[in-house]
Amino acid sequence: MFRFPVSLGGSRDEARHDQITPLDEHRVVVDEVDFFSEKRDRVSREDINDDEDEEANKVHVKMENSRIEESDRSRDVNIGLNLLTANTGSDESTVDDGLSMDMEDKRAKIENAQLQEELKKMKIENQRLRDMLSQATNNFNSLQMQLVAVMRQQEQRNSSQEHFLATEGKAEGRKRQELHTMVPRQFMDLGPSSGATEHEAEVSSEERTMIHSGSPPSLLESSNLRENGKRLLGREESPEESESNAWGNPNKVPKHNSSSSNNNNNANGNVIDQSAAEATMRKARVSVRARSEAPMISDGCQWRKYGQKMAKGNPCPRAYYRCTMAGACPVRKQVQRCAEDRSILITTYEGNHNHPLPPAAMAMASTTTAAASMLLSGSMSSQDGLMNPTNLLARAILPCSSSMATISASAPFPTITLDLTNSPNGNNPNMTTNNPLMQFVQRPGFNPAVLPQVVGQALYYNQQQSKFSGLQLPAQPLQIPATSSVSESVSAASAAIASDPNFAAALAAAITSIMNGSSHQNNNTNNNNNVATSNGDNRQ
DNA sequence: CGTCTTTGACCTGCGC
DNA sequence: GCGCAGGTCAAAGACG
Repeated sequence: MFRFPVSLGGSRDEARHDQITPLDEHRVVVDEVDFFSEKRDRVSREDINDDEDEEANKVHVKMENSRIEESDRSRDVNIGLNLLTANTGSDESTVDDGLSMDMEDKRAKIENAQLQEELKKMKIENQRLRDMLSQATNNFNSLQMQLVAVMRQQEQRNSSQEHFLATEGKAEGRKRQELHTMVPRQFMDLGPSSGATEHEAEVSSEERTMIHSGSPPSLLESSNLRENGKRLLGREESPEESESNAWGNPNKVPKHNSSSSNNNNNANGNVIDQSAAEATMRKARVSVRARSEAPMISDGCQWRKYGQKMAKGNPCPRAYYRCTMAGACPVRKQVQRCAEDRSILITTYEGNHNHPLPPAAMAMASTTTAAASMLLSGSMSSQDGLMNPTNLLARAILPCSSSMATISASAPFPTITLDLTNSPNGNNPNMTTNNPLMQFVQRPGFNPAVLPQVVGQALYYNQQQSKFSGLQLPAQPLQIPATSSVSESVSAASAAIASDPNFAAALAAAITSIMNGSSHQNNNTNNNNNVATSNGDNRQ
């Protein structure tokens, strides 16, 4: 996919390169050309015939050059001119061989002047961005130092508490001790895709060593421990079990936390708040409501059904699935049809995958992670802060699509519901007229199964931009292989989202892009029947 | 035969 | 303490 235009440009450049190989400087030019052609290819993918974009892109190249070697500005500019002649001059040479050198020189000079002017502008902009970056870096560093200080204080408290517990009784002490180690781990679980993958955030690794105070097992190890503990201990139920299973026994956490808070941390209200917030984090759920006749929406993961229950107030049973892509993946999901409208499928996700994921699953993972992080960032400040206006993501989503993304603080655990169903009954007319996302949802051919990818990307990039939370999101969406057209669509969607401050508008653009991108290839999303066909593991 | 689904039993927490 | 509801386990059966 990528290579086609690159090779096009590359072939031309190589042909020219063969003619001018004696000059060393032109080797630099060739390198730049390779990079340039690839970049330009990306731009041309978005708008092939847009000359302005091409020009802007050329300016970008020169801007980067100027960053690297400001003294060689003139040469960099010449590079751009060479590129111009490389692309267009070849055609001219075949048509107008008799062009005078003066004309070419004049044109080159004009272009040169224009480009230098643009270069100046870009340098100014570059400087401004650098200032902003340095400012953000400073803020980040100061926040990190504060975090480190808080962690140290907490660690000291824990160590002093351990001494106290040693005298009180070992069993009870172990429980409390694990409570203190458990919460941060879950805290991290909601971070970069459980951190066991290679996309672990650099910051979190340092923090984790501090949090676990000692030689903490990797999350993968801990996951294995969980699984082993589960199988070995069975129902004997150790604290490890309650720690490990973020999904199960949801009521344990509040109880433990409340008791531990009351028993141990009364001296410090901050710790109470923190444990409550962290407990909240553990139970953060992302619920996706989508209209689908299929038993499950296709999210790219392999799931194994481990239970089914009749939920109160709903004639439709609730199915419980766990991720089977890795042996100890903690991610689980519930699937249930809406009682009022059985065509609506409610899928609730919890946890983060601790293994590499296929692109489609990455999208969903980023959805749940970003949405959960959105929840958590709001709940960090206070329990009532789920809708805290300081939550940038919430602010980004809710003002324009309050009926689409709702956050429930009244639930036993915070749940963000992404309502991807349009309302044919017109319960809320404003929803469809004012909400760009809903407009796209209503479009014929729209498939809710694609939406998690869109929302995930949108949430992810929105949060990447805002960086409002201390949680580090997984970099998964960035590593989606470029060979998939879905990933292309996602990339385009990402770019659209990243470039648009208005989340809903960006989301709409993203959906457009994905719909366009997937309409020709993504037959597996046709009315969600792909669940049984394209993804053979999603049985039911 | 291995894997997956089904389904009844069991566990846990919460409210009364 | 009891009942209810949510969640999980594990034996049994189905399926390829």
